[in-house]
Amino acid sequence: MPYKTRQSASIERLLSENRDRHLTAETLYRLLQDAGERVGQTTVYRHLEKLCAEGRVRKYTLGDAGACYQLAEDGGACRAHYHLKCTRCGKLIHARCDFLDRLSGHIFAEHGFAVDGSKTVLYGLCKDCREREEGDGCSSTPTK
Amino acid sequence: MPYKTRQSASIERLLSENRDRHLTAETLYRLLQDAGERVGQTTVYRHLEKLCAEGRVRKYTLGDAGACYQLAEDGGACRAHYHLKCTRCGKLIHARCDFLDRLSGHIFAEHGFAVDGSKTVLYGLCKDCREREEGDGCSSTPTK
DNA sequence: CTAGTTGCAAAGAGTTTGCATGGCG
DNA sequence: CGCCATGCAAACTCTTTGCAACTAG
Repeated sequence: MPYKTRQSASIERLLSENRDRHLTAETLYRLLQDAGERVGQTTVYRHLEKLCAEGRVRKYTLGDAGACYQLAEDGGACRAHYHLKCTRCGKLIHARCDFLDRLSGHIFAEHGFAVDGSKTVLYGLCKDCREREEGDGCSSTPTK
Repeated sequence: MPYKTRQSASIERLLSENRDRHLTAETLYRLLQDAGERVGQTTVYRHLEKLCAEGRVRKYTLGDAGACYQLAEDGGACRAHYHLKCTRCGKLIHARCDFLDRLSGHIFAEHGFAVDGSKTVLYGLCKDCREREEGDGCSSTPTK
């Protein structure tokens, strides 16, 4: 039976306060330090691992840096939308709209493939970076 | 101006011979050794990195183990559709249809984000693997 | 008191870098 | 011959593990 400790409470509190963000293990660790909570990073990793196993936290392993974690909404809020990650500035956008809502259903129905929104990230350039990229002669400029 | 070396030729040859598979850096390294090609793993990493930057190779960083690499189909062909990668069996599906065609345009128009189809992969379970997964009580079953 | 929890330090895995040597052009 | 490429080993980053001290129940 798991014990209720100061550390686990701190970690869950911070995860809860940042349920709208993706946190790396290190970021979470630093937030704890900044908040004056003394929690070792080993403990952070161990709790994240456990919470993932329980399904209460989702783990994103996108890109080259470390994995990101985020509290899983009960209703699967982050499953209901897509993540757009800018390959230039690293910004992560949570995109949500009807069109995207239907995307999973479409792929499932037409292609027999069950997209896992929690693992999927659409890469590209965000508006700001795209404007900066313009005129560099690179072929990545959309034809449209 | 890049030189043409025995090593780069070996690496590109193996990537080409395995264009239907996704290879980790280590697997590629071992394949080279097994083929009697003397190529250091540093060189493997450096070439993969360069090829990725050139867009000739696609890098998949899914999950906890090492990244996987795969030769990108020539030029714009793979930009015109989406890639569905099964997280279970590793199969890569090239999905193409009207709905997906409109996806990029939609995201561009509505979200100001220019998706790069050559870098984007939708992760999930293919039909075969999904049937195998069923009944494991996992919450990953799509609501729909 | 007992068993789960913590955290430092060390180990590990995957990847990158420093630097002297090698080889293409 | 000049410059890029190579490869060994060491450095690095992120994460996990060993183990003794700690603490909730």
